[in-house]
Amino acid sequence: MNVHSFLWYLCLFNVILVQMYFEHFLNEYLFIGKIKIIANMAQLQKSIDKRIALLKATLTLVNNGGIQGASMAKIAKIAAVSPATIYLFFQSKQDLVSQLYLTVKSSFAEAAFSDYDLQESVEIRFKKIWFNMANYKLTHQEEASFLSQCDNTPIIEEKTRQDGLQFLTPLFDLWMKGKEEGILKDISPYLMYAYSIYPMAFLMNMKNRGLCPLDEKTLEESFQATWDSIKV
Amino acid sequence: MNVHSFLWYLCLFNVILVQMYFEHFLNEYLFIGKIKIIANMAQLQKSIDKRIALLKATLTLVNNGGIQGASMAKIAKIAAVSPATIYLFFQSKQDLVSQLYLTVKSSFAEAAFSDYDLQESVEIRFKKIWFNMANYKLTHQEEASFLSQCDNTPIIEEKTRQDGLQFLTPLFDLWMKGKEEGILKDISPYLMYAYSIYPMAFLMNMKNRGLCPLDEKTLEESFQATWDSIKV
DNA sequence: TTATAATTTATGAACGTTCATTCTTTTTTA
DNA sequence: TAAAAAAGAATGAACGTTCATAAATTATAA
Repeated sequence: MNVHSFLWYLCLFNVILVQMYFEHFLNEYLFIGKIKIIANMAQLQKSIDKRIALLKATLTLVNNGGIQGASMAKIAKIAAVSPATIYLFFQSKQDLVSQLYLTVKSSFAEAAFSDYDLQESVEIRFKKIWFNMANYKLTHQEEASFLSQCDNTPIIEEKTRQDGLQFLTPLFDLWMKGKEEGILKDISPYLMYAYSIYPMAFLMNMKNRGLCPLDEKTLEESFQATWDSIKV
Repeated sequence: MNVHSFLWYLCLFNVILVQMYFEHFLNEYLFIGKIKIIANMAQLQKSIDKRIALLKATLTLVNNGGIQGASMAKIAKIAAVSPATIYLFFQSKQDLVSQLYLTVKSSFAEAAFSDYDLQESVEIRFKKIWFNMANYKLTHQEEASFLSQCDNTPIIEEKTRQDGLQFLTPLFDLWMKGKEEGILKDISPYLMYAYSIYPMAFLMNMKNRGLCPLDEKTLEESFQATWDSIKV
């Protein structure tokens, strides 16, 4: 279960909580049950907070010294818990990193497909997705760098990687539609990805090393190169 | 001093060696000196062999379990020397990896610019380089994977990375010429690299995972995408 | 040429850390 | 008071690196 699902459940619980708070003036008996619920809620919230803090700590540390640089001890310290506590939330370090991977990938995909209008043309829609992705990577540098590190580490299992790819389904669908319409080249999705999405990672890398600025002009040039490489 | 320089010196020494071998019938006194030289030569050769064995062992191990998976103990075992012996050739693990990086990058560049005809047009020359690189990565899978791992690890210092880039100078020169002639887009070399060279790494990655075959047709499509993205 | 001393080269064991993970105890909650 | 949650200390393994010593080579002496 990912962070977003958790937050959703939390919202629902909060609504119930408020309802029960007002009920409390009416029914003394129920009050006792409510107190328990409120306490449970606080517990649940604390659990959620801890889990998120652990994920966030891992993200930060991976960014600063790679995945092997993010030791369980350091993660625990930053999240202000004991190392042993991590194992109440995650089975192992691999599990922790995998869950973080899926969480971040999901939030990346969510950003990529926001304001996504199915009525628009393939080109417009693709451009929207592309710039959404670019903006996400620019504004969420830690997440972006983490994701590109995950592409090259054996700690992420093939299965997990496949699960992560699922989030990008709308993009693959769009590519198929583009091909059918004769707008996009009839080449494999791997080639499409290699030339339209993957280069971003390189440019972000260079930008983070201070070697290549990524201003608006460069971004436009980059999109142009992307489009030229995949359009018919 | 890299492996190639070493081999060059070795060749020169061998020539001297043969010359002296024939001299030995003529001059008894010199013979003693020659024996020494021959012994020294054998020593030198053994040193060179060990160094190469260590580099090769590192390459193999990095390929199998990442850079952190290539422990000094394992490297020593595969190269059939003591862990302590590694430190007679390399200052540290970082030094070992850096030297391997430069060695491999150099051999990659050598392959990239072989059969490189300065008389040809920019497009022909670029195509030559591109396919040279692709073939190198296909036939030297371990080296290619190692190089792409080096792009993302903090163990390689910025200085070393810059040194590695020097090997690709002819390509950057070609891009400049292409721009002057109005054949290539007037965009930064980083963009050029991101769209013409970097995608190869992704495709090799997918190929090695058995996800995307890289037959001749796919290669041609890939080059077409490359060229479309950078040509005016 | 041979015996021995000096020097270089290579080694295996050991060092001090750090790692992911677990175990026992303490604290918090119900 | 019982149960659950969290903590800190401890574990064994693995890491990069070093060190005292052993082996191999070279220099020197007779």
